[in-house]
Amino acid sequence: MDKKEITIYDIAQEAGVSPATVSRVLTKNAAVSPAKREAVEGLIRKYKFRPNAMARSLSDTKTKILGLLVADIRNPYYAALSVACEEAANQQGYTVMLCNALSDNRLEDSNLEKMYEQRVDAVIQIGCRADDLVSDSAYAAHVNRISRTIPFITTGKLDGTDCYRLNIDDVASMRMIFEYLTSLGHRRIALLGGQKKIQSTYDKWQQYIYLMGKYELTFHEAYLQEGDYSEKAGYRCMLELLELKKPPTAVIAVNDFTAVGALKAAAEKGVQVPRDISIISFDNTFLSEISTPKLTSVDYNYAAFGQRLIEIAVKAIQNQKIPKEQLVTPTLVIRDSCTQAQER
Amino acid sequence: MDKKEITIYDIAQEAGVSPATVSRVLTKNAAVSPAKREAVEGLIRKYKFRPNAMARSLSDTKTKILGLLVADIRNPYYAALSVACEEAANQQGYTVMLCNALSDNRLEDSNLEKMYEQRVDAVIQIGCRADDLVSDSAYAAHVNRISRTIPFITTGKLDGTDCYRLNIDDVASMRMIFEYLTSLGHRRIALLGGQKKIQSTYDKWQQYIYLMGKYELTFHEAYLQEGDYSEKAGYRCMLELLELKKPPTAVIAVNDFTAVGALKAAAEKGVQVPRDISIISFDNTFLSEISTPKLTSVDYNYAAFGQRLIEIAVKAIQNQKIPKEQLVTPTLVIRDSCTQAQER
DNA sequence: ATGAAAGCGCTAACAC
DNA sequence: GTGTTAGCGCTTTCAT
Repeated sequence: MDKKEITIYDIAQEAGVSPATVSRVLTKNAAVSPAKREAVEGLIRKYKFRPNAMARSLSDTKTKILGLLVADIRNPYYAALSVACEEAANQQGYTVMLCNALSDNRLEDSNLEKMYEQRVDAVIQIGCRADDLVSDSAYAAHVNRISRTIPFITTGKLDGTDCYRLNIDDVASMRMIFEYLTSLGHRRIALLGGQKKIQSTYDKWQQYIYLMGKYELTFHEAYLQEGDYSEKAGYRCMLELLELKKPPTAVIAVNDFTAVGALKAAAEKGVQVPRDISIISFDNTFLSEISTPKLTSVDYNYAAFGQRLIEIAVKAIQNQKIPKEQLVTPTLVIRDSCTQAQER
Repeated sequence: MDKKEITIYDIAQEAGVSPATVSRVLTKNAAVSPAKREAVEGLIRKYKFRPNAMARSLSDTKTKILGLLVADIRNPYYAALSVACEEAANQQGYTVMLCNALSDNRLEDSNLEKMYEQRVDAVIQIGCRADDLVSDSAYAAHVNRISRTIPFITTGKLDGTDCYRLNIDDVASMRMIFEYLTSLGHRRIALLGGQKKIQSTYDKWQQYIYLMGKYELTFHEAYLQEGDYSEKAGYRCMLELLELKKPPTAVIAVNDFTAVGALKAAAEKGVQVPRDISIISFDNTFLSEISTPKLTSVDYNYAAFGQRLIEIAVKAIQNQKIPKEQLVTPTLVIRDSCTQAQER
């Protein structure tokens, strides 16, 4: 717990070279004669020397750290995407600094400050206030202040700001779902959970209504059950749906949590899924896989999603020209929660 | 995306004071006359100046960063504990640097290196190789090399190393479970999932066997179903148990995932939980809350657990004297998955 | 209370 | 190729 840190000066001295030479073998940015290189490398191994990242960053003004601000890592969706980002970042030689917003605006702000103090090379924001349909202007200002200095990437909306956006194509998801459900003969389709004030949910609602029309299905106000994103909300909304005189034959849950809640409500009411009612969800987290029955769910290919996020960040850091807005195309993973519509 | 960074020199100049004075108002480590302090603070606000954390760390050799190495943040147990740590760390003025080991030893090692390069003030390790019953000696050496310089805290075993341990009291958990189950009249109790090579599981097994004796229950080899920690394993092991001529009336699942798998197996076999068989689990993650039925589970009070971890780290950093080994006492959260044993 | 100056450990011109 | 030197932005003696 003491033992002073070894530096490039120590290495240089013992190797009989200058600190610059040691630095050169460390960064590989310049040629060094094989003899000296080996001498230095030997000592590095001998002392298990690791350069001080602080000093390095201070000197070259690049930290090789990417700030990752997520809503709540305890949510499997964010966890999946975060890990994907961490892996992709590692591959590109970057480290991730992960912070949770936890629905606390002050925390979110202070974490943003922290990232800035840490001089991260870019910040990637997933979830949090960036998802709001109407962006808080004070927040937008905060983001803009940061995005003037470093690239800012979001999976949300954040309008009024100058940042890169990589959004899930919710419209395409909904289209896919309708194609699938109608192909199974469903005509009474409900949409469960989510809040209109969240951009992605808003888009889903719009598209849901549009598609109901397009497929000539009769739109029922009661089939649109607003809730939040929790299992509890899914449970509650599903009960409402089941109590309707004409309950839907298929329900689209806004995420896996609400789908699990819906499953619980159905089980309690003696309604079998998928025999009596089909359920389909968004996100395809591990919950889809472990629920009973397993959920048919919209997947975003987290590995690729994370990679693209990191790729945008890295290119932006390098000042490469990249589009400000991009989409990730979802995919439908078919499991056991949907089946042919039954006449009832 | 350009705009040069503002520094304490800029602030000092405009305020007509020396950089040292600006530093003093920043750190609050020394007295500054009210007039100058206000002038400086005004400019800090005006420019929204944030000191460069790299420079600061370089200078005072404290980064105020805690390295958090976890097995896999996608696992709700680790997610819960990590968030608790992050919150506690924030409260103490520390930032957390979170890395996943992902069951990849090379990744784990390189993440440890990364933390060292980043000169974190301490590393806290949760899960990963630290959990192994018999610690890998090369790994122990690696840890020791680090723990000579900075405090190392683990929730695992890691013997042969000099680090602080905060372990869950698995023996107490098991005792609690037995008290509860036997009070419900259960005498045929199985233990499902987990691998003996993992310390905490090994301890659970030992205690299980001991308690079977103590309560004068007949120990059945087949009631000890080794598996891993996945839902799949829980499912498979539960099927085995249900096929026994004398199946258990209660099963203790090693964690929530295996319990969920067991639930699924039971449902499939038409065995009702808890009417026909009781299930109890460890970890009390959100899965216990959303499963059907809700699981009775052993809880660790994540908030307090995380706080203690951080507290140990912080005290160790300050060279305060603290015990090398401590325990966290679990608690039983009773929900709907256990009931009175039925004669069958 | 305040300023000057040294130094934290490294990188990157700049000479040779 | 290699060494010398000047920072990177901050904190902290040490004087005053």
